[in-house]
This record gives sequence, C-alpha cells and structure tokens, in this order.
Amino acid sequence: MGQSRNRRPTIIDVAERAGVSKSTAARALAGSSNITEETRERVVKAAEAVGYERNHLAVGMRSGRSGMLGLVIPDITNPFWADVARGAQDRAARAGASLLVFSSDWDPEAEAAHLRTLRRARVDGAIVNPVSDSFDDLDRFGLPCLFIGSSAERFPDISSVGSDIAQAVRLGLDHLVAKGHRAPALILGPKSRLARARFLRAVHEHCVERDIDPAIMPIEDGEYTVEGGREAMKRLLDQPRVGHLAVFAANDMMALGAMMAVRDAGLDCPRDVSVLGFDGIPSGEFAWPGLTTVAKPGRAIGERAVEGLFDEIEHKPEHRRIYMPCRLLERGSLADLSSMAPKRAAGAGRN
Amino acid sequence: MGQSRNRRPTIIDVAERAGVSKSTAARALAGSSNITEETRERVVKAAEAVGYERNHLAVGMRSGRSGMLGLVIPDITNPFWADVARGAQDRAARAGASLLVFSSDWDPEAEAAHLRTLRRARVDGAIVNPVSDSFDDLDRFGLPCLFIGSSAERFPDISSVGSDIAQAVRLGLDHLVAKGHRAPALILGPKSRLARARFLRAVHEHCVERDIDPAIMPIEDGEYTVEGGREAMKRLLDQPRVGHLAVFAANDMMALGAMMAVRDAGLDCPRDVSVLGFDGIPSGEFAWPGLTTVAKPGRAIGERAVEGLFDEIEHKPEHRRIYMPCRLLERGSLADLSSMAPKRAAGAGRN
DNA sequence: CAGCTTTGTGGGAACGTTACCGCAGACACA
DNA sequence: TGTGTCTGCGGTAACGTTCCCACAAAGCTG
Repeated sequence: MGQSRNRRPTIIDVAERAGVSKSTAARALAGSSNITEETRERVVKAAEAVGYERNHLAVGMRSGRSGMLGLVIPDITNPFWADVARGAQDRAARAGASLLVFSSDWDPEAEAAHLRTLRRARVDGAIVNPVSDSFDDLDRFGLPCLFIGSSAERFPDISSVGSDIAQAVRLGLDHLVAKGHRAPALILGPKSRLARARFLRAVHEHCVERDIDPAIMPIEDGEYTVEGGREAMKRLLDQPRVGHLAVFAANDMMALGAMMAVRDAGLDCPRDVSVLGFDGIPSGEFAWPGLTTVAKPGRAIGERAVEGLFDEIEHKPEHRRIYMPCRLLERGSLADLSSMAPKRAAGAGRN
Repeated sequence: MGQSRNRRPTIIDVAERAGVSKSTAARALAGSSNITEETRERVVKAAEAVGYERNHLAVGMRSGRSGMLGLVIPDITNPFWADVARGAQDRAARAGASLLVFSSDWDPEAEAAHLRTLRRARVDGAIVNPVSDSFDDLDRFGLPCLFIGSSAERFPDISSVGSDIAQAVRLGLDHLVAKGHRAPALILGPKSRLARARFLRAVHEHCVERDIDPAIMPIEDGEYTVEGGREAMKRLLDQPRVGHLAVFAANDMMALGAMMAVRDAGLDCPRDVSVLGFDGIPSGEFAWPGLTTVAKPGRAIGERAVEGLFDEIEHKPEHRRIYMPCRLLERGSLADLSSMAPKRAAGAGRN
C-alpha cells in the first residue's frame, strides 16, 4: 500500500513484497545463477502479484542495449517494402526486439533525419535502403548497420541483403524461352539507376550462356512507374515487328503500364503481346490477364536482414553480401508459343 | 581526450568542453530559461564539436516520456493498413515521436503479446486496431490508448478513429443512383462482423431518405476476400434478373472477386454488370476495367489517430469517436445508364 | 548601505535496472 | 577446531538525463 496507485511497479516493489533485496529480485527475474529455487519462486509470485513489467528503458540505459532496431525504407505504402517490413518485424519479434519504422520517400534529407532519430533513440542497429548517394551521411552513422536493396552496392564497406537479380533474370528469360519467346524486348528503368545496369548485365550473361545475341533485343527505358511502362510499350509497339511480341519489364508497375498500352493499341495480351514483370506486387494478380512475374522475396529479405543485423551487432565484422532467390509467379500474361502453332496463324494446332 | 574513443559523448563531455557544469549544459541545450547568451553559445558549439546527441533512453527514464508510440494493426502488408501506418508515422515524426509497428494477424494472442512488449518499451501510448473481442486483454492495457477501425466500437470507453461508413455508403449509393442504378445488389461480409451491420444499417438509412425499398435489394454474404466476392457474385448471377445488374461490394477484394466472376460467366463489366467497391486499394486501379470504389482515407486516419492519441496522453479525458470522410474514386467498373439508353438495347442513345 | 529580488550557475538526487563486491553462513578437509 | 571454498544474498555504484535547491553576484529600493 506504500506505493501510490498510479505508479508502475518497479523491481523494488517486487523485492519488498517478496521480502528480499532488489539485487536478489533482479537475479531471480533474470533467471540467472545462485538463487534458491524457493526464493526465485517467491520473487516470481510477487512480480505477478504486483503486475511487474521490466522497464526496457532502464535496462537499455544500464546495459547499453535498447532492444530496438531501426528500419528506414522508402515507403511503407509500397507493397514490396511493406513485405520487407513485415519480415523484419516478425524476425525481430522472435528475438524479443522491436522495430522502429521510418519512410524516407527517397529523400536523402529525410533519410538523414530518420537516422539521427534512430541514433538518439539508441537503437541497437539499423536496416536501411540507402537513398543518399554520398557516403557522408551514412558512413558516419556510427551504429551497427546493414543495407538492403540494390542501391546498397554503392557502399563497399557495409553488409547488405538483396534479391538475386541475376537468378531472377535467368528465371524470367528461361521461362520466356520455354514458352517459345527467344528474344524478348526489354523495358528498363532510367539509365541513372544502378538496378538497371545490374538487370541488363544479367540479361547479357544469360544470353551469352544460351548463344543468344543480346543485340537483337529491343530496349526501351522509362521511369519505374505505370506511366513509364505505358509509354515505353507504346514506343515498342510503334516499331515494325513480325509475329508475337514478348516483353520483359524490369518492374511490375511498368509491366502493368505496358499491358495498358497493349489494350490502348487495340491489341490483346497474351494473344498478340506477352508481358513478364518483375517484383511480385499483389496488383499483378488482379490485372486482366493476371501478370506473370518474377517475385522478389520481400519478406524473406526482411527476415534475413534482421539476422544479418544481429550478426553486425555482435561484432562479427565479416562483411557480406547476401542475395535472396526470387521465384516465378505464373499467371496469364504470357502466351505459350512452344507446344502449339502461334495463335495468330490459323487455329490448326497440334491437338 | 579523457573520453574513450568508442563511447558516445554525454552531456558531461559537452559540459567539460564548454567549461560549465552539466546542469548548465542541460539548460543550454534544452533552450530554457536563465542562461547567458554567451554561455549557451559556448555549450552549443561544444556539443557540435564532440558530436553530442541526446540519449532518449535516459530522457525517457528521467521524464517518464519515452517519445515513442505503438501501433498495432492486423497486417502491415495490407495496403489499407500500410496507408494508416504511413499517416501515423508522418504525424508522429512531425511531433518528434517514433513509431513502434506491430502486426497482429488478427490473432488475439499476438495482439496481447505486442501490447505487453509496448508496455515494457514504455511507449507513451498506443494505437490499436483491436482484434480481441474480450475487454480483458485490452482495458487493462494501462497506457493511453486509442482504437482505430470499425471493431473499435465494441469498446465504449475508449476513443476511436475510423472511416465514416455512413457517409461512404451514402456516397456510393448516390453515385449508383446518379448513374441510373436504383436498387443495386449488395455483397456483404460475414454476419459475425460488426462492420457488416454498420454497412447495412447505413444502406437502410439511405434508402429511407430516398424512398427506396431496401427489401428489393438482393444480398449475398461472403468472406472479405477475393474468393468470397467471387462466390457471392456467382450466386447473384444465378438469380433471375432483368436488365443490367449493379453490385455494391463492402470491400475492394470482394469487388475484385466479383469482377472475376463476371468474366467467368462470360459477361462483361461494365456492359452487363456494374461493380462498386469499398476501400480504395491500389490493385483496383490496375484491374480491368479499373474498379470504381469508395476510398477510405487510410493515411488521414493514421494522422488523426496520432493526434487523438496525443490528446489522450495529455489527459484530456474527453472521450471521442472520430469518423473520417471517404471519397469516391471513379474508374471504369460502373456503366452510366442515366444519360443514354441502356447499352443492351439498340445503341440509340440521346447523343 | 542594509535588505530585498533577480539572474546565472553548480551540486546533488532521482528515474529503474544490473554488475560488481563483500559478507555471512554452510560445508569440506586436514 | 582451524582454514579454505562455495553458495546465497545485500549494498552500492553506475548508465545519462533533468529537476530542484542552494548559492553567489549583481541590481534595485528606501
């Protein structure tokens, strides 16, 4: 009764109720050594009785570990990043840690501000999709840190987790080839983006392996948006071509835009044009036809990133790049030209 | 140099460098009263020089305010909740607070666990979309708390923020009527859900106002999923009907499923069937045709929730329910039967 | 110039926890 | 029985901050 009703109970309240010192109470609650089983039980009961809950702020102060992790992504509203956040959340929760989530909107200043906030909050480490080009804001972060996403490769000294673009491209191209599309057109992102170069390099490597001449693939650029994909596809459709056109877009939004352009041109997907996307956003499922795409493992990336961050925090300084495998999501946007005669010829297929 | 290189600088380091006591340094940095301008300047410079950053853990301990807020939603991967989270994030950041985000997956036990974690982290308050039916886990939360979403109404003592279902339904029905659909069919959620009753009540009220007999509206139930909507629509299409069918679905996913069922039946939307959704998820934009829907203001709800939570924290005990207005997103899934002859009649419209 | 207020500063306690050290008692062994 | 080790527990310092109080110097009033 000595304790004012509105105060949260502390370990001292527990100790008093159990008739021991606070050191003993702390030891009992920490489950550590040199405690009589009987004493431990008394303390635990007392803790339950007063409704004690350990104050993590105080623990953090004393131990230097706050039990919190930071996550700075471009936009939680973007389904891919939401997926990443979800994976990170779950993995952190399994380890008893909490996640502070921030959206940077691809703005270096916002990013820097969020990192400052994280430092002040004394998070144990941070997972960041770096938007800032300059090393200045980031390398002085001074906290265990792990980068995520393709832009991470600009920073050679910092471990990173990302999707395996090379494997994804191989997966996509193999699928296209299997369906009878030998040399698809490419819709890529802006030339300034690192991801674009990575994607294109992977395509080239794949082509070399399969004796395909990459030079025969038409390429169009655009912003990583629906509108960008739509315009790129329009340009592609303006070019002279023979037979069925297949397109591999570097991004699902662009792929969705491309499908719109196909409809705008009075053509049909997949009858006249096949579209393959890259990302695996849920919207692709509800488009008509459903968008066949190579899905990035957002959730797994988030989980793996937290694991990697824990490694960094425990000062295993072994620097690593981790690439998570993607998988193919087959829906309806790809025509199968392999087992039957092309649809635009008379319908005299093998069956 | 007295300070070991790996330690983060404290206010004592700043004080020593500025040649003042830590009290004075604290006052200077807090920007508060009774400081010579010259002293303040010296302290601020010293702080910059040593790279001082205030330790929020310590501030939280001392002041009882951690500067952190909790957000517990069903799933950050769900676009509506991601939108809410984004609004909350931004609003919290503007007030200098950080957000701890958790996903409960509609699991009461996970929810309870997350709330415990938040309490231990000593957040200043929490925003929760309550999934637990029982008051037990929640009312004993013991922290300033604000509920969000339609399930919040089960808890009469706790302030809440949600979307204005009545206004949304009115908006949707008015739009349907304006387009010439007098008595649309309804696709609703499971009978157990509170949101369903609210939706239906709003429909009835609207009908009374407009002298429409609600009894003539066909109603089908289903889970709040694509599959649920698909099956409900299938049942609707099996019923005998005359002319164009219009459907108001209580959820965008169901609406998308309904559109699939229309296609499955060899019919065309919007020529044969009009579909109106409710939520405003991005996928609706990429469906074909684009889903016309009543959009919930997710982001605004998140922002308003943080504001309301701040009110709760500052012990304004005034209990409130806040309903945020929805808006109509007109895309392509609704036929206009008003200004022209119905499409299924000969194409002899007024124009 | 005595007594008062005002202003700027320093000292110390407190927030809740854990780590370290010391101490008392039990026990083993010569 | 004396010496040494081990076990269980209590006391205290420390983490970094802010708040309260005390104190000195300066300014003001009569």
